[in-house]
Amino acid sequence: MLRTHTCGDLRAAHLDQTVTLAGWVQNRRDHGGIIFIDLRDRAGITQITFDPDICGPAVHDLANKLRSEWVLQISGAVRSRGDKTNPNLATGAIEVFATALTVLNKAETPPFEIDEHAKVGEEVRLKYRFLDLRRPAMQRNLILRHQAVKLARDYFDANGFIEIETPILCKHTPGGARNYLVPSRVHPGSFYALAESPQLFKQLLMVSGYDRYVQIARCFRDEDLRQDRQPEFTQIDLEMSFIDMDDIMTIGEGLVRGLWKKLMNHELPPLRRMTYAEAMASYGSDKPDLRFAMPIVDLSDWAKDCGFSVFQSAVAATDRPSHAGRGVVRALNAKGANEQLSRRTLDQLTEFAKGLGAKGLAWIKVAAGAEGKLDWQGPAAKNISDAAREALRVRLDVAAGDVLFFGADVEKTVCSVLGALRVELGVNRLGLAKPNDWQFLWVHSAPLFEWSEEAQQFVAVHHPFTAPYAEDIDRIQTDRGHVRSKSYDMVLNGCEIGGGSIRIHDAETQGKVFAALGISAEDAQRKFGFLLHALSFGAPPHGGMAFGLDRLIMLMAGAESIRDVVAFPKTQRARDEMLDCPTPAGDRQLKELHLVTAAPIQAKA
RNA sequence: GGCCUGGUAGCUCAGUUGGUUAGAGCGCAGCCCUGUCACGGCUGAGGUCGUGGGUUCAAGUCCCAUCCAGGUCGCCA
Repeated sequence: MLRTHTCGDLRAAHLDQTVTLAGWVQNRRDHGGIIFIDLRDRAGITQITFDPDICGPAVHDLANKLRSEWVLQISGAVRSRGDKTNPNLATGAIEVFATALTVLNKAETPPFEIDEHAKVGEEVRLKYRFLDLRRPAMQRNLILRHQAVKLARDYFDANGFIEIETPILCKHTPGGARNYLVPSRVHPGSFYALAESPQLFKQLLMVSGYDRYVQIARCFRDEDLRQDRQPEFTQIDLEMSFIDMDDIMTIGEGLVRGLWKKLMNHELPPLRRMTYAEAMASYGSDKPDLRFAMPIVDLSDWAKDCGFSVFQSAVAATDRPSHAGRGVVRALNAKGANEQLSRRTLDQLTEFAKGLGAKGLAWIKVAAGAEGKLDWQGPAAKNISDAAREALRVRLDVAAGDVLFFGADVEKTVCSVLGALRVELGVNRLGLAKPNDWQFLWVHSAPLFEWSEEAQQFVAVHHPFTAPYAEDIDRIQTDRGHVRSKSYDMVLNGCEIGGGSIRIHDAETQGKVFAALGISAEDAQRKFGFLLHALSFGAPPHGGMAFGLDRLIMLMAGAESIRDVVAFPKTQRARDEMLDCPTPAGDRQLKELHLVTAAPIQAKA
């Protein structure tokens, strides 16, 4: 060992001991005679003092040459700092008076400073990720991630789960995310797909009788990146047999309760449960942010006679095909937001709504008027009759200072516009979401199918192996849009952090669902034959879920992006800035893989 | 693929209506300084204004194209 202690260990209890530390030069303060070095390792920072009277001229001369990020080994005695204690350091009560100094390695001047204060752009951080990861904030995030994974493994082990690895090289499955493909050398013209999730394997493991499976599983999806999406990401993936929805939810809930208790020092109440229908109606979203109220209220019946033709015509239209959704008028009340929402801001919000597919955004600013009456302001306000205003006042709990927003369109559009507006207002404009407020809930029983305008047919909301409610099975033939699925998503502060379903375990139901999705028996055999085959050999009732580990850690760490909780993430165009990857393959590699590329080879700059 | 924001010194940024030699803070280098802790003082070096084209007497600034980073919509069963 090159050290006796870490840079975070030493306290007053170690006074007068001779110790050896190793680490990086965080900072150097040279007073001409006495020199201070802050020595850093991942455990913390310790002040090293080079006093020429104690360390001697040779060591002092060397200390004079030290620079940021050099790697040192120092030995010396632990001394009290007396009244010079630094309250900002865990080791602030002591310092080490060096008597020996070894430079283990020199360092180039880093492109950015390795400390908490330095603001650095992501492009540079990613290029020098190995330096970025030296920063305490990143080290905290990765250590938190380690602790969470460790707790998860312990939790599932204690609950009888078995961790089983499944293939990453597997078969392309139609539908769902675009797969990364890997060409086969030994099978010319054929490709593996990188697993987008272990979904089918874990169902097969249930057929095999493993009963309770868990895996910290790497998944791959070739889709465009986001703040919370990387091309490779990690799921805490689980599956159970002989259970129903409630059992999975109990297990999933236990995991986050344990994580929050042990790592966030926060006791979670039992998770609230809400049906998908309720979430969409009241919050316009399948992942409502419950850190603030601002519910969406349906005013479709009110709109018929309100006097405002835009609203009246929105609910009057009856000639639409049923799957397009009915016309509705809904509203939300930004209580007391009048002062904060200027005319300019309202214009921005209107643009925001249009960007989400709204034709416009009707709003009403409510101010205190004469004689204790309310003064209704805004383009929509003047057309609304007095009686309708009074009804609005009651139904939206309107008081002076409120701002009302209306959506009038087909239900789907109104939900997505008002749902997004609600979050924009609550989180970004009005600051109603407080830090360290953890609003978990389950959103369950989503529809099994939804109409796809693009495909002009019903498609699976979740995936085609999701089980319908038994009492809804007949509707697969008669009322496809209203078949409820045994599905559940765990939502935290408006972010979907996990989800799953009970699976279909009998071939007959599976056949009905495939048929409803327009998948013929032959297609089903070709694409999922292995699964159907397995289901015919005594598949137990089963179901499961998966947590998005990266998102979970991002929220726990208070990070802005999952890139801050992934050691080596990719950029928005799925590049690795540090490796300069991907790169063109060589002719020899391509030949071995029986490939020719159609893309022009980019000349490297 | 669409829309939005950004790209100026190693880093973070400013740069007016297009006008003389493009600035600041931090970092870096040298010198000074024996109790600092994001030490302090003095001096100094450091620029293909992302790239290519255009307009103009004159472009960091205006126009077009393009690349990169980020956000967002589509997409992510």
